[in-house]
Parts: sequence; C-alpha cells; structure tokens
Amino acid sequence: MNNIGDIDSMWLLERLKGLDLLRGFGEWWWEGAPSFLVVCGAVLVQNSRWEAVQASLNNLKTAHILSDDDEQSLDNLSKCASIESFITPSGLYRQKSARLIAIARAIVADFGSFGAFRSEVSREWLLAQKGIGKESADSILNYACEREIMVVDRYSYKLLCGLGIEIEEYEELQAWFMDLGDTQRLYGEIKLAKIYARYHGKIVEFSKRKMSLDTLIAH
DNA sequence: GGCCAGGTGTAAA
DNA sequence: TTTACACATGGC
Repeated sequence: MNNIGDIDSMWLLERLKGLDLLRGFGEWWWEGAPSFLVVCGAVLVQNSRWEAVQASLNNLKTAHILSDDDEQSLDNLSKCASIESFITPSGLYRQKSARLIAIARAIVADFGSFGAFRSEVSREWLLAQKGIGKESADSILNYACEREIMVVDRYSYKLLCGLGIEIEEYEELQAWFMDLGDTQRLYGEIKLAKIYARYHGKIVEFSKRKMSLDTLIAH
C-alpha cells in the first residue's frame, strides 16, 4: 500500500501541482450551481451515467416539478407521491424516487427552505438520509453548498490505481486529492471550493477517456 | 450478450 | 468488520 509519503506519490504530486486546472480541456460541472438540481442529480447519478441523468432531469422539468426556482422545486418534489415515471432513464428508479422525495420532505421539515439548507446543513445530516452516502453528501456540500470539500469517486480511485497507488478508504483518498487541490490556491481569486469542484470534474473527464497522466498534465 | 456507469443500503458470515 | 447482493436503465 502506497501513501502520500512514498517516493512515487511525491513525484506524482510534484508533477500534478503544475497542472493548470482552470484552463484547457474539461468543462465546469454544474454550471448554474448552487441549485436544488444538484441534490436531485447527486442521487440520480448513482450507478448511472450523466447523460441519462440529464434525460431524467429534463423529464422532471417538462412535468413542471423542477425549475430554475429552487424553493418552488423543493416544495413541488416534497409533495409528490412518486416520480418513478420521470426518472426511468437513469435507472434504479423505484428506490431513487422514494429516496429523493423523502430527502425533499426532510429538508422542508428540518430547514424550512432550500436557502436555509444550503447554509446550515452538515455532512452528518446528509449521511443520515437514506440514499445519501459519502460521495453524494460531498457532491451536495461542494456543488450545492459551496463548501471546501472535494468529491472523490470511482474515477479518482482508478486514476491512482493506474499509477500504482491504491487507496480504498474514502476519507483517505479524499485527503490525498484535497492536498493536491489545495496546491491550486495559487489561483488566488478563485475560491478553493470552486477549485475542488473543477478538479473533481477534470479527473472524471480525463479518466472516462482513459487518458494517460502525461496527457492530463499536458492539458 | 456482457459489462459498466460521477453508489447505497441491507443481510449474513 | 468484511463480503455479497439487490437495485434497473441504457450505451458500447
């Protein structure tokens, strides 16, 4: 088991520090975030593809359940009996429907509004909701609540595995990448929360395309 | 046809 | 604490 103190890891870290995360290849995820859509997307994307999630979200918008108005969307969803028929494209639709509605109702019950939820919610509260695990919780905290926490996922894990560094434990993997993201503070005016968001997105985009580390660094 | 996708919860050993 | 399995559609 390698760790951040190993020579190979340090070598990698030094090279990745030179990576310009804010330019070149890759897109900003969740343009328009922070939004209640992030909460919905975080659940819908579980074991699914983003393209499928967009189809589900579009169905919910067409049905006038979700819109650009976060408070209205939260209110609408909390009053739904089921959204199964709208979210079939992204799979696991029965449990995702029940869990998303339950989450919306819990937000209303415990915070009263999406705005209050955004500023007051804790990681512990999120993890206590059925259907929200570590990755979904961190996605919501970073993308919807703009907290300084970085999401790690299957791709983050596989990227490091491909380099001979195997870190299975979520928080340990997260700490590894957050150390790296923290070196990007050199971008000054960009908030660290934004840097983490960009970094996670970029890692996924590159990993999906099976690009090498050299390609990642070159872009 | 088989495997995988920006996971999570539950049950059993 | 670890492992196995269900959940379900859609792309390649």
